[in-house]
Amino acid sequence: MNGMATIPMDRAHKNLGTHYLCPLTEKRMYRSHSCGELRKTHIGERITLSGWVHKIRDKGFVVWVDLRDRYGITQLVLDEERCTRELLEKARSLGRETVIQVSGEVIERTSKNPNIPTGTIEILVGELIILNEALLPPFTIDDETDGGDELRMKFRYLDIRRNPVKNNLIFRHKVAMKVRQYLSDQGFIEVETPYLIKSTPEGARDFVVPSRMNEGQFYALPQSPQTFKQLLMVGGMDKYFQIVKCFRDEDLRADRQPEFTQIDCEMAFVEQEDILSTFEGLTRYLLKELKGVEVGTFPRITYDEAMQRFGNDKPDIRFGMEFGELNDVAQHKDFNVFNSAELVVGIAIPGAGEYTRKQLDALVDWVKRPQIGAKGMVYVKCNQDGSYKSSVDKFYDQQDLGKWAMVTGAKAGDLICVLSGNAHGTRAQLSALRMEMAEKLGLRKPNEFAPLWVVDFPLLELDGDTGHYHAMHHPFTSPKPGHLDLLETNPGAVRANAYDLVLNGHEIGGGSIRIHDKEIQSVMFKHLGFTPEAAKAQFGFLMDAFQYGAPPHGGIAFGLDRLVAILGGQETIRDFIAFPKNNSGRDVMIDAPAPIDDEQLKELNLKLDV
RNA sequence: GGUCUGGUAGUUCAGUUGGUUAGAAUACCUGCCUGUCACGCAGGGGGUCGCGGGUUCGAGUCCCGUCCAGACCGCCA
Repeated sequence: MNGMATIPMDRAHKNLGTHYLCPLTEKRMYRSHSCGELRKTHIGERITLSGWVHKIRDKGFVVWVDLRDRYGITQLVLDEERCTRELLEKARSLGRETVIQVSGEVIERTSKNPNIPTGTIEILVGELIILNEALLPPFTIDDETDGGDELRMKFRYLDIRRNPVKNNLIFRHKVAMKVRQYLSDQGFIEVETPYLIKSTPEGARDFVVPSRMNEGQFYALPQSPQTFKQLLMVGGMDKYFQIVKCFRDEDLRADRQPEFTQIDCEMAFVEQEDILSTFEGLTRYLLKELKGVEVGTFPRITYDEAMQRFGNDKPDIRFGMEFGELNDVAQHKDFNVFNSAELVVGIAIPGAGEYTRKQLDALVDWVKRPQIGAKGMVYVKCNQDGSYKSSVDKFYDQQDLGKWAMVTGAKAGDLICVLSGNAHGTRAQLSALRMEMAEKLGLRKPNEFAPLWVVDFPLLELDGDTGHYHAMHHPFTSPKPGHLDLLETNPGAVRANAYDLVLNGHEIGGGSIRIHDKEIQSVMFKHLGFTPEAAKAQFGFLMDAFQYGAPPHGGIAFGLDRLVAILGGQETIRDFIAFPKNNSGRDVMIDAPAPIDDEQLKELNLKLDV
């Protein structure tokens, strides 16, 4: 339903010149129905509609106007026989996107249009009021618009009139409603946390906001409400959630915006298992309610396993092409490239065994692009007769290649692609190839959903530039039981009570069981390179709070924009955000960011050095 | 910070080894049209080829710089 009260028109229409008054309130009434709701059953009724002129078809003796609002399109009809000359001329001269109000009678169409819900009726117009003229829009307001992305963003308010964007925003609303409903039913309380907080050096760059009242000092916008939700746990708020904006001053991508929305959740007196089952329940509920898809228990794999099988900590498991490690079956011959490599690993690409030399060369070039960075690629064609033809036949015989096929699971007609080098980089390269080929082969079906949990993430990550460890998730993540001692001896091997929820190759949620012990938190800060003084300055409030009875707790945060986009079957989140930023973080519609005037700078005690 | 792709009519695009007056579709305007719904038909207007410089007899086309947009790498605890 459209949420508007429907008023019987015989009572509703009290024509006072060019205005209609509602019989109940005596106030002006713009419309009795929406443009999407009139059907055969309404034939004979006098109604009033308001909306935008979508299109005019002027046939001379008769003029049709498609009137559009958010609910649909209704055809208006005016002709020489049934309308005055003035009215017909007025309709004829309407420009696209003019806002009008019409009243008239619902009549049955002589020729019906089965393509739209209102296609059996039309409105014989008795009166037409122009509510507001409109400039000619720079692109057509159609599902398949002629407007490019840049124009659409500049005139986003027009873009939102189009069905694809409008429906995405409505879908987003539904997802948010279902999330609130589910979590509220489970006893979660939505609590708002502040946007003006304190900058922290860890993690992403902060957006900072100068404080006028506190000279020389700055707020930061939250990268996430992390510390506040933990304080809510200390505050006894047991089960918390919030659909909340977060801010990160980092470069953008198709699925990354500087301001984005999280479904932020935290629970007290829980272990990892409780969190996983609660939010697996939420995800399953969303898939069922919004997509009509039933998914079973989510698979769980460890981070190490994900890296080994897919070369990626957010694997798309809608298709196979799992990694086969070939060190044992490829490092016994004179092929030095493989012999000197830390890892030799391959995948079997289904049906690509028929590739021509040209296609194969293109594939090799693709992995050698700077963005992928492979030095080269070895391939093996698995012929239908069971024989193999490879780019390294000089070094390997049919028996060797047969073993490769076994390890990678290649069948006749497949193409085995093999990369080698250091383990980490090679896995990343092969993972990129796996995703590219799946995309090309149409294996990433937008209406298929394959969620999984990736668990046991490393606690720390080595920074290649500085040689220092930093928290992979965040500094409040607890190490796995028994792993605390490893912090001293082998920090890279420490695993955390941290988990990601992955859907179709995208991380849609991530969280951890937190540290609730002040001492352990101190140890963590020490290993992350904080002096006790720095830790106190940055997170003293949290450490202090932990001394007043912090319950064991943990949580998770979902990326709402991404979740909505993936459920909607798309990879780019921009069209699920009403007013997104462009590639360079600009809002091209309002033209932000922008300079501020000297007066404002002075008030903030800021001087620009440019 | 880097790699790649693009910028030509209101819009989406084409434009050959550098060569006459830069085209198409769509949108827009005018007229015609007895049931359209991607209406149809006829006619018309509409261009700083992103910007600056260079090469050349001659540049939308080649070169250099720059701005803008998009995808990706780095980055995103």
